Amino acid sequence: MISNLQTRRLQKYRMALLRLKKMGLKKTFSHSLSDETGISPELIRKDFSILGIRGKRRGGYEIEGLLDELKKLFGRVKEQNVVLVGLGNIGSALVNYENYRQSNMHLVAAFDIDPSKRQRKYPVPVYTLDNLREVVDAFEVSVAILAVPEFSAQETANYLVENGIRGILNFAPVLLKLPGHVLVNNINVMIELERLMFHLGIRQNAELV
Amino acid sequence: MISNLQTRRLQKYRMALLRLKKMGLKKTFSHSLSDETGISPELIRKDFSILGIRGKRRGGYEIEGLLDELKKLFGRVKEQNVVLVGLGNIGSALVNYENYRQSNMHLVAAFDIDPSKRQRKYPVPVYTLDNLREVVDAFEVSVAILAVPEFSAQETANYLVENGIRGILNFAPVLLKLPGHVLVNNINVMIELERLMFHLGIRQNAELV
DNA sequence: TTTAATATGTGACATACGTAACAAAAAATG
DNA sequence: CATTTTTTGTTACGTATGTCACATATTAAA
Repeated sequence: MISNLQTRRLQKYRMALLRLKKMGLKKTFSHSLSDETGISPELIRKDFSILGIRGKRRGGYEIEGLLDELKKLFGRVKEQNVVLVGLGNIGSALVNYENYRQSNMHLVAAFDIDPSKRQRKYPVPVYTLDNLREVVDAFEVSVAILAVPEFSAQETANYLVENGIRGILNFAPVLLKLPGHVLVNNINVMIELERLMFHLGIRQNAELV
Repeated sequence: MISNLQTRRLQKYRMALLRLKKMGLKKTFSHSLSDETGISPELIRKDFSILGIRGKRRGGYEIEGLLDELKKLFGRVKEQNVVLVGLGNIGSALVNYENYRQSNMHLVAAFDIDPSKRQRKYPVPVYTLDNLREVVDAFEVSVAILAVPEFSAQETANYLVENGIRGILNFAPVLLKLPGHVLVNNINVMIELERLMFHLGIRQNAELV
């Protein structure tokens, strides 16, 4: 099995490889990828080895071949449809985000309770949550981006799950409590900033001051 | 030492505790926190134990006390100033974000190359990057949120580091290559969506189809 | 064609991490 | 006041994760 930690590393390799490819390179080495990603060359080789990806004993790895293998894991061949719920500050930013296609994803619809949001021009159709089930069924959506205010996040998340959503990318700054089969990935700016400061050693707390 | 994984757990505890507190509870148990966070009760007790936090053998833990201890680690007593670079879609959303204060952080300024951005009404002053050093020095800023387009991310990040920034919360979908002493935390919506789908088993790749 | 150089692939090892088991303390009960 | 119940605190253990060392393949050079 492929662990969460390993998955994250593989994603990092992919980003690094895309960068190297853009620079015009055709092949690379565990050593170079280590430079790019900060991951040790041995671990990189081991990761590739586990996936059955093989390089040449002196010639390194083919970038294109590596990307193909990783694409088999992450980049879906069939486009995956996702929906966005909540068109506040963050939601509006995400609806105009342009990198979906690059990852073979497609934002098919957005939802908001505020009817005025439906008037404005967005690059995807905007509905109320009443239409969720319909969209989920029609576009075979299993993942939603949740960008509603904190106070309604749990309630909305429940509703999403009731209507067939199995994965949630949660931007609301709360811990969602959902059935075990539902996967939640949290993106919380404050939490990230805090951890950044924590590891920088910025801890002017009561005792130290 | 306190590891990255443990740090993430502690942050999760804090979120859960805030929720329980809001519900009016005064004390809690490793078992209840496990319910909230999905982390095993044994590990929760161990984490607390390592931090020197002690409960009562049958009465559980005081929520307020726990939060105080965690605040000593994460919630800085002295407000920490951060800056935001890039006022595109995501940057504009983050400048209007309201949770900074809650984490004892303060967004002191935003930066953008586009002069028209400086005309619009934002809740913080907007400068060009020429003024960065000035702001960094005046407000003792060490962490920046980077929300510029992909093509200028690396260049901008370099500039930030040259001007005293030691930690970057990077929203640009690229792997930044920076000196070892600089800490980078990436937030990449596509990467998160991909991992979510990966773990959901959504892998309609060439072989399987 | 031999030798040297370089980079992979992998098995052994060390460390980190989380789980399980259980003793000790505190509260509730009879 | 003794006993039972509950929940913590900690030690021992097993698994996962990453590093180290080195044999092996490939290319370049002499």
